[in-house]
Amino acid sequence: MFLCPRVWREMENDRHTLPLLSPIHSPTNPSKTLSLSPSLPQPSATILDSTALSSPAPSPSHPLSPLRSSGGLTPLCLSPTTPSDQDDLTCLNWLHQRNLLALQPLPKMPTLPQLESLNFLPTPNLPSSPTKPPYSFSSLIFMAIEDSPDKRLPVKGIYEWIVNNFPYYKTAPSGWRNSVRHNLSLSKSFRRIHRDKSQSVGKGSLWCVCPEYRPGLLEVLKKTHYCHSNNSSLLNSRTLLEAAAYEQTAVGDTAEISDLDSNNPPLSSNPPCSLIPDHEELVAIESVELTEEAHEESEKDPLADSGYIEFHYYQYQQYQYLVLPGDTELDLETVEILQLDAEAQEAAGSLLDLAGGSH
DNA sequence: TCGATACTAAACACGT
DNA sequence: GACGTGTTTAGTATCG
Repeated sequence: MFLCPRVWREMENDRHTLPLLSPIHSPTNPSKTLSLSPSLPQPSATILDSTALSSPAPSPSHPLSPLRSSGGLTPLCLSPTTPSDQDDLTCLNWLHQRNLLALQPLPKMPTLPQLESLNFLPTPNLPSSPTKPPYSFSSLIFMAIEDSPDKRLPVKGIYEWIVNNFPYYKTAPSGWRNSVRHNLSLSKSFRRIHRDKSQSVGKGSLWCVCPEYRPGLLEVLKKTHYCHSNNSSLLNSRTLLEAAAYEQTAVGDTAEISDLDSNNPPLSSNPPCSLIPDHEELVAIESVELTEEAHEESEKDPLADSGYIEFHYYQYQQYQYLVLPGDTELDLETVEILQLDAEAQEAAGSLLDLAGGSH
């Protein structure tokens, strides 16, 4: 079972110099359960730029680093936010922070590893030369696009992302680029977006992930990760979870996204889709409806059958809240691990460890 | 064995 | 014309 954050906030501040979220209190009553109100600041996510990812790895004794997990490390990052980091819930920095890209079990997972070192962290057991990642090109493209701020990338951007994150492709024969283009064209999971001519720079179009295919892509990613990692705790990675969260949100907009722009007729067999709505917009909509539709949503939750526990995370002023299923909202200092299964307890424990809370 | 899926290579068209 | 991009086809490999 995975702990699945519907809304997970990411902070661009240096996590390693944080006061570790402590103290974290409810604005009113630390132990009081609250209901998420639309009047409260709504959760949002952050796009971490590369500088944010260059923070040094925390020491093993750092509360943000060693995560309580029997199966391995499950770094879940909680840290204060700044207004500027409330940009994007869908950022896949989880891929890096949770080391999804690195399939080998990591002795100590840096919270914010540098992109280029992610795939080949200097672990003694690894060969010096990069090995081909087990991910399919579809997965690579998916991750690349999801990791982009606007959730759309030109082909060149996809190339760059892959090269930056999988050094294997730095030295690999260039045929893989053909495979990327082949996948983009052939796969229904990806849609071409017309570039605005007025701001068109460079060749080609932008590519995005079709939300209706996002669950499938995510599932493939999960399976790949499952098959290639003997450290199941890595699957607690916020990256996957966040993608799942975004998936839930985005799926609801399938119809809208499927509506082709009448001004931009389809191209060939792979028509460009209209742009994905800003995720903040989606989040806002979702959040407003959260309270009313909590139960209903859980019923139609595409992840409901997948063993996920959905939780929401948001920040109000200096306080950070974890909203558990059923709108039971707890602040991170007083939250207790409930009767969850072992893995969920691990994840929740990791969360609390990261939050610096005690339980 | 068979089908599905993915990878690779190649060719071609088109735009910059 | 070179190069990048996008599409299509074909062959091969892997896996369940």
